[in-house]
Amino acid sequence: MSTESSQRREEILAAALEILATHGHEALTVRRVATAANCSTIGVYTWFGGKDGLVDAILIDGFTSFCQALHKAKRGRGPLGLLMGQGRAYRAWALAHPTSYRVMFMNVVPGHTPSSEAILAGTESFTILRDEVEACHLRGEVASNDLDAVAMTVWGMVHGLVSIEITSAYPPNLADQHSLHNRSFDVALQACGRGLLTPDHQ
Amino acid sequence: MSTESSQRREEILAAALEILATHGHEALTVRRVATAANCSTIGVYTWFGGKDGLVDAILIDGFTSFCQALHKAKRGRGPLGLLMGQGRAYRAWALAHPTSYRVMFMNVVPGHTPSSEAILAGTESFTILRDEVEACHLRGEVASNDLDAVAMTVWGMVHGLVSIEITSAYPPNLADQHSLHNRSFDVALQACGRGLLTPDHQ
DNA sequence: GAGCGACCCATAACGGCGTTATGGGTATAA
DNA sequence: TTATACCCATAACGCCGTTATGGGTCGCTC
Repeated sequence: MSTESSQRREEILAAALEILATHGHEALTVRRVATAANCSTIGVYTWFGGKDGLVDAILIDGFTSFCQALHKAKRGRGPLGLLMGQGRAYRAWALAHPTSYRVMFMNVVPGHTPSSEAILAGTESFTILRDEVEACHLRGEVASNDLDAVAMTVWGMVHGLVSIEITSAYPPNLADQHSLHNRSFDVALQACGRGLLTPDHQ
Repeated sequence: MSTESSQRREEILAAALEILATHGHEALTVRRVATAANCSTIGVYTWFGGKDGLVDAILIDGFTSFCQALHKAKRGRGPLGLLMGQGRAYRAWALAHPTSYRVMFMNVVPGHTPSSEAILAGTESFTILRDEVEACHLRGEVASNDLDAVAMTVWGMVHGLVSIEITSAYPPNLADQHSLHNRSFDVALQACGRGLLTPDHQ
């Protein structure tokens, strides 16, 4: 096995990503990935050590794309502007890659626990958020001094709404769920922002 | 099959709930449940129609307990007091029943889609929240007129933080995660509440 | 009491899953 | 030419959810 990525490895990973994107995590079986990549199941073991390693590679790939999206976020208006923009970029990425989001943030692959490398990749996305909270704090926009808690607040809010939107099991029978989720995200982001601001910036 | 619940049915459901609580959803296999209930796998099919039906029964049982907890929530201080109390009761129930919460709100059982009856039970918990938002609105405490969006905001916030806390994969290596989650929940609930209030009640 | 259905359930099997033991190729180096 | 890695296909193992088969056990009818 060469140290640089083998072509075979890339083919298997690409096949896995396509199956995940088009058929969801439940179709992500070793046999199916191997068939799609024109090799036997053993290829997944040769290049990824098994299904866990394959999912780790998917996680790292996903977090790389996700972090890029956060870095490209456009600043919103007013105080906490970039933070709010990152919140919108977060949701936009998740809605564009719902099956990846479920694997990355909702632990939907049975029996999988992310490797330390995958966890590191995931931590970077939190760091982006955490750094922006710190920047807002330095500008005197954030009331609380507990910056970890503030970052978790923003993350929790965004993640909660996005995961509900993606799962979309509850609440049922509401006309135009899409519109509701759009409105809810606006209301939530605005309320969260206002609630975190210092009195000076209200 | 009698119309009233059979004793055998109750035994199987109890065995399933215990396995779920003590070993998590990944241990929730038909064979294991049947063995714990002293019957063969066919019992699960006789009384629940299969694994899906068993999980539906678990969902209904869980939502019943969850709704009771929300109804018993203690009112917090100030405007939105009961709403904030329900938020705390929500988290308390989730932390006390994390494996059930994952099945109910995070769709972790592979291949399972809740029955209409289970969805109805889940909807009731959202209705409790929605009704309290409406009560707050009638008291003039809520700024927005989009009450569905306000209810989703509160639910999203609480669900997001709780699901992160239960999953607890990210962020890693932070000293005393428990303390962080406690602080984050306080900061978040306070910010969310303040952000939703009318200017009169600030 | 005899015969008959309806119902509950155990055994054993099927196909699919992740994983692995076995062994056959192939390519590079001595 | 031989040795030594490395890559990979076949076939199997033990799980999983599910089901076909058939054996019991009631209660009802004649």
